[in-house]
Amino acid sequence: MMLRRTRAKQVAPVYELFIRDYPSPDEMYRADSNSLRSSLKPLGLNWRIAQFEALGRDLVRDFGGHVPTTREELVQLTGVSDYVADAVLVFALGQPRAVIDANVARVIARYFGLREHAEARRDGQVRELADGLLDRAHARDYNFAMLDLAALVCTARNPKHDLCPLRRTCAKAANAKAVAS
DNA sequence: TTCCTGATGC
DNA sequence: GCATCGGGAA
Repeated sequence: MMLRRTRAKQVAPVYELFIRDYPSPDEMYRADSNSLRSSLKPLGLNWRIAQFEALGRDLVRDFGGHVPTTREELVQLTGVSDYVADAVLVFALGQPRAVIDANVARVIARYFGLREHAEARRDGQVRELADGLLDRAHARDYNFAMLDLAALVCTARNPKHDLCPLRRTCAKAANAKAVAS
């Protein structure tokens, strides 16, 4: 939830302190409101603070203080939708699903020569292609690899085509090369 | 300026 | 379908 529209580098230190200060949903729920606020303030998007409080309430009231393990239950939680639910299923539970954030959607759109647009995440064609790419036996590594590729190489601005491991079969790289020559 | 491992309300 | 939220880095 901290990673929504927020860089991993910015989240990392906040996350470490947060997990230390509130080691369980119950302790987050019982935490002082000002304490929670100051913990999350460095991330911006301050309406998320109220969401964390509501999430703690949801977890304690509806799930006995435990994070649920099915997609249907996860998306019932305040602040949890497709992305967060899939991320929990993959990174916490190791289930074979494709995590699709704005960046992964961009990578897929570029690679297959589709039009890049703001709502590519919800594009049925993009989601279908993502499911096809998924290495089901190594879902965690696959998804980390996609996120890292998107963040480090296939960036929104100035993508590093010459460093990209997919450059030989990528529609966008072929296009960029044609334009350059 | 733009963008970052989006979800929500309208 | 679309604006909105936000600090931080490039």
